[in-house]
Amino acid sequence: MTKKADLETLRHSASHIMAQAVVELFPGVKLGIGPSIENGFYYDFDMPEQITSEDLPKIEKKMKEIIKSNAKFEKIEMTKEEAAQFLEEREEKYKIEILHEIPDKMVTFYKHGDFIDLCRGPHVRYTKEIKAFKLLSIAGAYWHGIETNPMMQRIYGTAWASKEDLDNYLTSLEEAKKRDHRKLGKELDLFSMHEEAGAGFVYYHPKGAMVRYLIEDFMRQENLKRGYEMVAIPHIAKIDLWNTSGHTNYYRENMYFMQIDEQDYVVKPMNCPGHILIYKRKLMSYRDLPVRMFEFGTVYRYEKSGVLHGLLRVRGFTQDDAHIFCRLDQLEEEIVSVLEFIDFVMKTFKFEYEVNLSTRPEKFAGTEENWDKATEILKKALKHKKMPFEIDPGAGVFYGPKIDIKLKDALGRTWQGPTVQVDFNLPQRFALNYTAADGTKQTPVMVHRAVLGSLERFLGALIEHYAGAFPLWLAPVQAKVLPISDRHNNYAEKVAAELRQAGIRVEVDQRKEKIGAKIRDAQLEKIPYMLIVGDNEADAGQVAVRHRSEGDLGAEKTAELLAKLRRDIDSKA
RNA sequence: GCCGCUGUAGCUCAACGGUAGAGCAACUGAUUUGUAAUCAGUAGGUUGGAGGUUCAAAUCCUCUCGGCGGCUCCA
Repeated sequence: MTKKADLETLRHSASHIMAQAVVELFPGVKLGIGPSIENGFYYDFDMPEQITSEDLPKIEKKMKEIIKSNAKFEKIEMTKEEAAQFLEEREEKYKIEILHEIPDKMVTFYKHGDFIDLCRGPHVRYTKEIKAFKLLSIAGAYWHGIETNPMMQRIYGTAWASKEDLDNYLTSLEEAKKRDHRKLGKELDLFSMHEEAGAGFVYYHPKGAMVRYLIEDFMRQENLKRGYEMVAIPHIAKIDLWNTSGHTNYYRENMYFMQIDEQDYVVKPMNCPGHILIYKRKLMSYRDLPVRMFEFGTVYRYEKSGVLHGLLRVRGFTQDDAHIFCRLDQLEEEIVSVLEFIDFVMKTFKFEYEVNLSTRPEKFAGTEENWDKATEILKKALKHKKMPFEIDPGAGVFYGPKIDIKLKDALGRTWQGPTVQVDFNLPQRFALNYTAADGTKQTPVMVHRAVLGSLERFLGALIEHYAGAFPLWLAPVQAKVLPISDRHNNYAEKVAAELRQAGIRVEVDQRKEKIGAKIRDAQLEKIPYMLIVGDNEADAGQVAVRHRSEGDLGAEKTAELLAKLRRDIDSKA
């Protein structure tokens, strides 16, 4: 028996029971859809009155009554005509719409107690089998997810096979809440957003900026090691550039426009056209390829106000962006080495990941033939790297297919991360070329790739992944020296200076507080090492080492500690 | 953008038509302290902004700017 399918059945049945409860409590409700989803279920209702979270306990109570009544789930078959008539009588207009979309002649309804709903099933046999559920939230949702359709009221719930599973899930929700990067970002003084400066724009505080700098520095080194060259480009360019690239056609709704000297300019939403101009500065030979350009490129994209979310969805962000210009015969190898790079970086940050291959969308540039060719090469590269992947049909960008990688964090949640995109289109639009061995002009292929994606989003994911307790190499403050009393301040400064000299990021807590308070505050700041110094340490030239998670580690010479820190930092443990 | 909720001191929250309050943080003083909060005092707010209703608005209404949960979209 497959446990997953059982849970889906259970959750779907729970959604039916919720629908019954809602119908009974709120007359005049029209039913939308009520599927099971990851970890739970929802049901969409079109109803005359607005429900609030205060109604949830009432609905839950009604559901419990229904469950207790232990009604049997019965399957009822009807022809489409019978079903249509049945639904017409009940004026279930959304259900009628669904009915019309079903190709089969016969359709099924499921009935329990007085409640009957058009449904494919399957369901549990009796309502009593729903042993552990909880309603979680209410939200608006367009019918069929289309903006011009009516807004339904959606109720989300969760259901599990046992009370224990439910409690575990609720606990993990709590844990996720504690790790929320917006909360930790404030508590750890990493970044902020400002109403007066605009939504979706991030201000990095010294500590947040330090983490970002450390990530950038690491990535800079790794890119250089792999044959990328650094470039830098302006943030605005005349609209002509974006007409040539096609962005004014395909990406218009995400772009910011401005005027300078009566000329139209665009704030860059992508870095590729800039890198292309650099490619075009001189004649390229086949011997020059591949050309790999890398930069931390800041881009600005208009996003609907309702979708902005902490660091994960913003209007201005910086990508660790690179463009590889190569010959077609070099493409697969380049993709393979990018995949290798990605794997290395993800391991460094201790992320697991999943791979998706996104194919041609409806709105696309270039020829179908080129799209197919590119998609094949991506597939081959993935197979070569033995990376399991799933195909996401129609999810490619307008200029080419892409490999998207989803990170899995410490709680098993997924985050959009690295992306690799093949592009036959831009090289043509910009008439890029190189001189082949036979002297003819050939068009290069372009690969867009970002390993971290956006630094903002990646930092958000990292904060939640580590719950704010950055590993030593990324910690904005790696050690804090805590003098027992203020007569130890001098020695504390001496220790700090010695560590700082060796490149350790260290602070001294000279406040007139008891050692317990200093430790508590350092713990809350999630600083990896607390170095306590009093008479004993000052006399012996030592520090009493306390680690944020391992506790008291005893006293040792500053030089010994330093060597240990160095080792951990270098290995990025 | 749309639906719902929400915005009070640096932070976390209270006051729910009748003169805006607490804890923490900050500042001052005392304490000189050994592994997660020493004590006392001081200062701090045109209640996000603009209009309106009312004798009276943090509280009710309208608009606006943010935030939160979704829809949709994406790095």
